[in-house]
Amino acid sequence: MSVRVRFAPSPTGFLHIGSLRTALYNYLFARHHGGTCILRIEDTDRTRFVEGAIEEQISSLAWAGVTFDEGPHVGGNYGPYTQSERFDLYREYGMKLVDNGTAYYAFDTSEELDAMRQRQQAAGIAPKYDRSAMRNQYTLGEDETRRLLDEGAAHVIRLKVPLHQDVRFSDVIRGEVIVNGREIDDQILLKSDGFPTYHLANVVDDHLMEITHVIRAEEWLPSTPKHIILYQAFGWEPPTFAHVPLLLNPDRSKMSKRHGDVMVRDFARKGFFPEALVNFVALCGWNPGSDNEFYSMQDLISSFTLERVNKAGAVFDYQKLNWMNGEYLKQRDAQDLARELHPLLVERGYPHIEPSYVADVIVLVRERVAFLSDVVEFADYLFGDVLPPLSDEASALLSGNDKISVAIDSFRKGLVPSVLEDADAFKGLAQQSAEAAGIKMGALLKPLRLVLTHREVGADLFRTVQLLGLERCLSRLDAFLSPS
RNA sequence: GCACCGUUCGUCUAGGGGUUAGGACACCGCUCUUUCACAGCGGUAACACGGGUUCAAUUCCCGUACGGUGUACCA
Repeated sequence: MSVRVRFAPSPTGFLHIGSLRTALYNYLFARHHGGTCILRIEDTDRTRFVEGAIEEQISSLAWAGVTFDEGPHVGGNYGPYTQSERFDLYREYGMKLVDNGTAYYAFDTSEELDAMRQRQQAAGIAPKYDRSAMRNQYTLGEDETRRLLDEGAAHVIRLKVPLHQDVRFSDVIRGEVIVNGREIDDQILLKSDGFPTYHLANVVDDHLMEITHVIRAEEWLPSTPKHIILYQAFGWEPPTFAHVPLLLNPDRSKMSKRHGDVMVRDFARKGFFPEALVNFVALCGWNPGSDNEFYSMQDLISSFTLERVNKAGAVFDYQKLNWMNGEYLKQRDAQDLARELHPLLVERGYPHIEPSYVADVIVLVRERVAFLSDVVEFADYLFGDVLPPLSDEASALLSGNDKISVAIDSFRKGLVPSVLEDADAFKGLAQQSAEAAGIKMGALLKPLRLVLTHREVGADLFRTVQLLGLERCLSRLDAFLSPS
């Protein structure tokens, strides 16, 4: 039987980085096995629906390289893939359970339920629907239930959990899990508004869509026994479960904002390469057992297995992600990067942005930064002609010693095209100019860098001068030597 | 509270009955260097605790501690 997996987000907001990883694992598993990866939208909670969320999540996923074979945006033979469009189906299946005695009607108001929980809490027992004391099909009797239903009384349908039976299932990542039936709540399956809860919709859809492996976050582990009971109630074979560990904040709680970005689009906006983010996130909780840290999507697909997913949650290390992004910045093709950077340079209004020139600049400075956009900040003096004002310390350094002006003047006079051709010639000129002014070469280079770039740190000075070209160098030197 | 899940350097992890417990990020030092960085070299740093089983346990088992998740007419 061929593998079919699904990623099933709720359209309640932007795509979370943890969701990206869950989606990625589903995707990798499907591709690894030549199976099918499905996107299903779980929008059964109308109150939390956010306009545009579905589109945003799909595009974030696509940005990261996670695509689907079936889904609301691409179609497929198991649709519709949006639960709100499958409304009637859930009621139909819910009623089958009522008919076969594995689910029942309940009429309690939320106030009554709150009161029940308060009583239980006060008595020190676990909050759980009290089937024998609340207002439901069993306590009210068939006639009264019928009457209330005919009257149109608000009601829900609850799962009748077998009380004296252990529920067990085998999780690919966690092994055998056994839960006593008396611990499991009589979960609501159909809400009073007629919509299904996650539990019902999820099980029905996974079955109808012939999902073979449910790969989802660990937070679902505690409710999996309910799902197992549902499969049993329907007489269906449950899929294989794999609960992946959570992504964590530095304090080890479930990853959330407050500690940093958590939305995929935030990472995209910050300038992370999708390849770097995917690489990094894949390795949070999974490892193929090698020391290699770098994996393309293809590499991940060929080496991914659920068995090698870790059990423990992983703290999300932003610092290491930055490092990884920098590594991708160094490896990427400079021409491509120049193309990617182009819009930003245009936006800034820089004059020197000819693609092959930009590529040269990128090659020169990318060792020193982690983001492509940092190149703009780091090398603004290579793209623009208007330099930011010198710092006070820099001005003091340049004006504090006449010898520096003498040396720079000497350097300017010696700056001819051939010097730009040859690193040794450049060095020789600097040496000569320094000696002429009676200072060491090292004492000249820093002022020279300041005059040419208005920066104290930067890339190799010869290469910088070379990229600047004779004309720009001369005009910057002149601006220093004879300020207008 | 109850249920479930988890626990190897600060972090991500490899490993697995007998190892100098390996790698990466971060951090520190050295080298290179006109600066910063890169690179290279080196360093600090971990098997939560207690019992078993065993000739031998970080590795298997059981407890404990700690942490996380869940406990909704949310997913």
